[in-house]
Amino acid sequence: MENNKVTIHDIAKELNIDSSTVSRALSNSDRVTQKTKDKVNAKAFELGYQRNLLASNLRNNKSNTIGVIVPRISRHFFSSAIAGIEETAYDAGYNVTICQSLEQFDREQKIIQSLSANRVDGILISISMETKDNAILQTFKNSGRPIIFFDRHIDIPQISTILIDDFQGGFDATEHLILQGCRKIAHFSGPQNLEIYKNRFKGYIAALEKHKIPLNEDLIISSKLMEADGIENVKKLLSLNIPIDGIFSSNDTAAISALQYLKQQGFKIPEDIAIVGFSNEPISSVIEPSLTTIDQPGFDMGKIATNLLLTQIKDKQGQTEPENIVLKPVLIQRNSSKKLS
Amino acid sequence: MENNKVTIHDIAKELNIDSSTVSRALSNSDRVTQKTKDKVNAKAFELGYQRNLLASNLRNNKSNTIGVIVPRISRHFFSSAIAGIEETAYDAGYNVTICQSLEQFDREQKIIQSLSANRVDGILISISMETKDNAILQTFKNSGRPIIFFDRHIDIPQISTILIDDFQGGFDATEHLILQGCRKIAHFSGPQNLEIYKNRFKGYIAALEKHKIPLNEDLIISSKLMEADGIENVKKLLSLNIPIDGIFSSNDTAAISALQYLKQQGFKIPEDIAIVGFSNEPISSVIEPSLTTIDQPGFDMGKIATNLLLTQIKDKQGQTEPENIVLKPVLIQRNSSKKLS
DNA sequence: TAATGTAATACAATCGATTGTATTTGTAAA
DNA sequence: TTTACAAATACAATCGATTGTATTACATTA
Repeated sequence: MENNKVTIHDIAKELNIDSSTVSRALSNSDRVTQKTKDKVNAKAFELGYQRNLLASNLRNNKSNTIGVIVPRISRHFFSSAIAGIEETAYDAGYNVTICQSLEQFDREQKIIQSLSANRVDGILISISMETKDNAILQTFKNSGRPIIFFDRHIDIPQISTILIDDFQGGFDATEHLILQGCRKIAHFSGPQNLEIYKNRFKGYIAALEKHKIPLNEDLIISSKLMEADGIENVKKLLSLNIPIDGIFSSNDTAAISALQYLKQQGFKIPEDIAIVGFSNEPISSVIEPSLTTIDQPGFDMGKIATNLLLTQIKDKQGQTEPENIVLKPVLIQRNSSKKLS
Repeated sequence: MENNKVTIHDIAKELNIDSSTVSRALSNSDRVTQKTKDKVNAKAFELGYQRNLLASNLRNNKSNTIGVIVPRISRHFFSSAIAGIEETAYDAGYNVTICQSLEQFDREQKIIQSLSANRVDGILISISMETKDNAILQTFKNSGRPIIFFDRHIDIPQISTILIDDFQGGFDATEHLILQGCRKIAHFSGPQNLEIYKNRFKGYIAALEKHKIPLNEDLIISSKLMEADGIENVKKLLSLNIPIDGIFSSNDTAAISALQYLKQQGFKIPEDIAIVGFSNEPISSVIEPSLTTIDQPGFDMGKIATNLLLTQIKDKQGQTEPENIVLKPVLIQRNSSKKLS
């Protein structure tokens, strides 16, 4: 069992040259002759040398790694975003460390600390539902390393964001229901510390206003939008004895569990109650009836966010003005809302 | 904009003590008085000190990090396994670096190299469909750091594995179809370099043999089991003009696309053709008819794999005998296969 | 041949934390 | 007060790679 602890010093010793020359040869510096480079490379291969990135990163004071924090890697939107992030980062020679907060604030805090201690060069984050405080992010930023919010964010002026137009998405979803003939439209909203849910909610209100439909506060329910919440929300609505004919849910998870529960209770979807979700999870096209929803371009968002982050990393002065990029959401019309042909 | 580059030397200078004392104070060594520890901790807090893990890990020659490589983080089975891995690793004070190979061999190679260069203490891997060669894994192992295969593996005697009993799963799935009355059962298999697909296939054969059903080679199709493959496979089967009445697919993805395509073509599921998948992806319980499948205990697998890895990491001698743990699969009966009540 | 210049390589400090060994400090016993 | 000993802290080397500066080797020109 050979022990792969070959260092540049071992190579240097074997060749009777200095380790600094080995280092320069390996990084193809023009201060070393081709002949020496060839010898070094051959010996390095022979010994199975592998550069110790811990040492290298320590010396260079950078890790060539960016940290990514999302609530849950299994969500389609986030895994698409990660795909875009990885593609862009790898092309630029950066590594990516993926972490999930599982929607827990304290776990998110620990992750940021750990990424920071491991000296990542920057962070891309979509915050958890519990996140209100931003002290740790601020500390990280103060250490001279950039952060970018994508999708889920809190309002911090100095930090760049890349979002979709949640107001527009909420508006489109709601107006679509109205155009299908719905008049009593319920709304499932999420934690109000997250801008995305606030904005989807505002879109919902704006659509009602535009079509002169009175707002009924009872039809608006905030929750964490988990599977169980969709069912709970429906139960609450049914207990009100208000004959609702449409639901706009701020995510697909709650929309789908609501849809299943309503079907189970004998409601016809979309005839009795039309439903629109948000995010276009793959499951939404498979469920019957298929779920109308808002598509978020996760992959593109990941790519854009990464490019932005890499720009800020390369800009050593930290002088870049924060950017705020907004992408267009797209309404995907499926069967859960088709009242009219 | 303060610059968070506080080191133990800064603390030492401010307190007029040596950096070694600071280091020992911070790690609560009993070679330092409580009074000094208090002073150090207070100053560390005041300056916003954060231990540089690059330096610490370099010195200690370990990263306190384990690497996890899966084909795709968005697959439910893998994200469940990751949840189990993270829980166990965090409890033991280890960090986790998650990587996805996207089923590409060269990408997997690069990931292993990168993890190795970053000096992870061990690797948990579920290999890609393309992986045949194991030279890099061998090199990593030779560097004295353990590797454990979970679920997808190649046969290497010195490496521990944690798997489910794929033979049993394949057998149960197939026998279930037989007991429902199927006699012409097709099988969607995966790349034969992966033991899991070989073993599911063997289980299929064994079930047919037990029930004295002749094996028809034409009904066995190997593919990468992607969404498109499920449809392709069905088209091939239909073109044979053999009236099949059952399909056992080695994963849910192909089973689901096959199911959808067959429905679309006017077949009744399960009356005309019963279908059983493998993995119990969440989507399989939502599709109509819901998909009978084999559940793999991903979370438990992740926990067990991690415990095994941590044991081997702590065993500095590398003398632990490789273990091979096999978990029981569970048949989840749903509507896609219910011919009899 | 000696002077000059440059290409190639060696030396040594550094990144930040850790740890074995040496030194200082303080207290108790003689 | 001196000796002895232990407790507390300082010194210095180390992990492996990088890089500014110093030195050597060699070739060119006067």
